[in-house]
Amino acid sequence: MAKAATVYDVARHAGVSIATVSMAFRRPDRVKESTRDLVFASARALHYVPSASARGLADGRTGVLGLFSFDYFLPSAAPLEPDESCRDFPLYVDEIQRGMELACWQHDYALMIGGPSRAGGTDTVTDIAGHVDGLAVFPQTLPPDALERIAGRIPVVAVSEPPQDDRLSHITVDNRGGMRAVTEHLIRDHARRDLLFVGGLNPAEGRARFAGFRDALRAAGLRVPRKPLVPQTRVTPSGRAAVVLPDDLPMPEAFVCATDDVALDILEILAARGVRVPAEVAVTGFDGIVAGRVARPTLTTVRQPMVEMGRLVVEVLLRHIADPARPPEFCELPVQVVVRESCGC
Amino acid sequence: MAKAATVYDVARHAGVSIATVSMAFRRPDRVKESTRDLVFASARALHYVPSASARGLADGRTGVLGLFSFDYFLPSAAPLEPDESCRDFPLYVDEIQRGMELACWQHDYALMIGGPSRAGGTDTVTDIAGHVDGLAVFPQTLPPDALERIAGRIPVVAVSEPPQDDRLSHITVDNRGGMRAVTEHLIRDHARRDLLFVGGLNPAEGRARFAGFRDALRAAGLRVPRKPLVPQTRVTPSGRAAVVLPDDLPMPEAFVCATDDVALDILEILAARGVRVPAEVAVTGFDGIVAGRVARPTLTTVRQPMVEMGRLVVEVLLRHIADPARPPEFCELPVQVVVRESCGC
DNA sequence: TTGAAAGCGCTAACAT
DNA sequence: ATGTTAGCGCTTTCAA
Repeated sequence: MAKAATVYDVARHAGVSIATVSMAFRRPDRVKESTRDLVFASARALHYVPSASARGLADGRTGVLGLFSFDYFLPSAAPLEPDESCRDFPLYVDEIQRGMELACWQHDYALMIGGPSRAGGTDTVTDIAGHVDGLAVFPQTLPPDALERIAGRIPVVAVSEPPQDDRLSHITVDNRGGMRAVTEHLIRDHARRDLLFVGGLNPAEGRARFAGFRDALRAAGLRVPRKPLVPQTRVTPSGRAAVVLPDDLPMPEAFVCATDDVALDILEILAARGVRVPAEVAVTGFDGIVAGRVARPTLTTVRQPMVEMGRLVVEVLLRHIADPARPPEFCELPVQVVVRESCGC
Repeated sequence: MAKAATVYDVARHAGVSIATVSMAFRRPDRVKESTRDLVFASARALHYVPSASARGLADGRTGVLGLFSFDYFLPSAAPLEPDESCRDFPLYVDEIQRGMELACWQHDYALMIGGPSRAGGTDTVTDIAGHVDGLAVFPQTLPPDALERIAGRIPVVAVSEPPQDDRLSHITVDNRGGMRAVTEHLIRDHARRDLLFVGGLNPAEGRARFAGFRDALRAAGLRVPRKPLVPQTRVTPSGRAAVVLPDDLPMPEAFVCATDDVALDILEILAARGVRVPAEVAVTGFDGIVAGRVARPTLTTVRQPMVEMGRLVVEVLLRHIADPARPPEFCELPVQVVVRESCGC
């Protein structure tokens, strides 16, 4: 590979100054046509590819947005078997990512995706931040102070985390209302009264969902539990953390799960134990990932508008790039109960 | 947003030189511990995030790999309806992308994804090229001369295109052998003799697959067609190009499709016409995308190791980054016939 | 162990 | 319409 050509090479080859070369690319209309053609010809002849680093340095913007993602699988996990279903369907993060991709392209931005690398999250996210004009993160995965720091330099939006008193913009959905809605569906339309909420409270989303669950029980005059069932997990051969249920767990009339992932695991456990869903027990999820549509029985859930969220993330970022003084934004998007088989419908 | 802190700010705040700041980050072991702590403290205090542009300019590498992707949907397409299945399952490009993501993270690289933006492909791909240390492309979507140019600056690998006499590395699969194998399965195990190959020859992959189809027919002593059926397409409401079949098409005993996409469309058409698969006619695909597992009947196909390909892409790129003089590589990965319902099994 | 200084390739005033 | 030139923020010899 020959050493890469630079503006200087192109300028010399075309017999013009570097400013003209730069101008020819950036503002073609301000260069005489003949000169422009000359420049382009030289550029082509020399295989000139402008350095985005230099350009970014010079004009302070990169034209790239970033997403710090993560993976549900442990790094050392065995490769997936053919037809193994674990990671085949797009997950929550994948769909958000997809929305961002589409929106980025539409606005002539590129998307840079980073994830937990060997070095560890904090370094990596900082590294990505250095590359981009705006960054989206799933904050649960990162130390808040690192985010604050980055937010001091470029706009940052936190996905799926309720607004905090930080400098980040936040985009979430109506977790509480959505969970209340499915729960009420179970109570009202399926006459289930003994409901068990399964899932941790750790991401703030979990808390909101549990709150919605309690709202529904309270409104129905049912006993309101103080705590959810926080299930243990085991690591599957392919590296995923799967839910396990105590053997002696008394069967409720419905498992109301904090996420589709949990619900899907529970569906599997129940199938293995020969418990019929929804005949003996109903199961609901939350998120609306694709796998729930394919599960048997199909999973009743609350759908987040994930692709829309991804698009919105990009729009918020672009607004803040255009006007850095703009204060952080907080958006809460509506969700939608998706009634399928597992609730008894 | 306060103006971003730079090395200079950190240096001043810590009372050291910018060289020391830089060193503290890049080679911590070569800086006295007390100094280093001082620098880090200042950096944190000032919300310092190193500029990747400046770093990239200075040391000639960015730590980013690029992928120029594309989308099957037309830009102006209506938003997908809830539960509309078109783009819900990961497609070929998505799975390759996923493999690249994982491999990038593993090697402490970030992945930059670009796609056709309003500006048009060539500009965009050049732009991305300027940002990264190595680039992967689906070449069908891009003018070859743009790729040649880029390949003069950074390593480029073309995915799913047979080796050419260019400066690109190429990663493909055994399209011909794979197609021959499914076709033989149809002939040998299902006694189908009147087979119709559906799909264009345009990407070189299509040609190889058609060749494999012909191989199988020839070996079986059947009549070998000169041309495939190149179906017309229509644009669906959501913007996808879907195959259409002539109303008067005589039914073969099997549709051997060049891709899963085509096969899935045909499955749908046949269902609409009340033709039973596989009882009346068999259908096979090629690629092994997830949607084929979920279709009814489930789709017999030839699986490409897509995630593996993505990983391999990254490895090839890194090899060439490490040694720019290295000549282009050509890899052909094996494929695997995945027998499901649509062939009659 | 640390500092001074010379770039890296490009953009955008400003000058011509 | 085009050229001159001063940075942009960082890395990296080379000196001290």
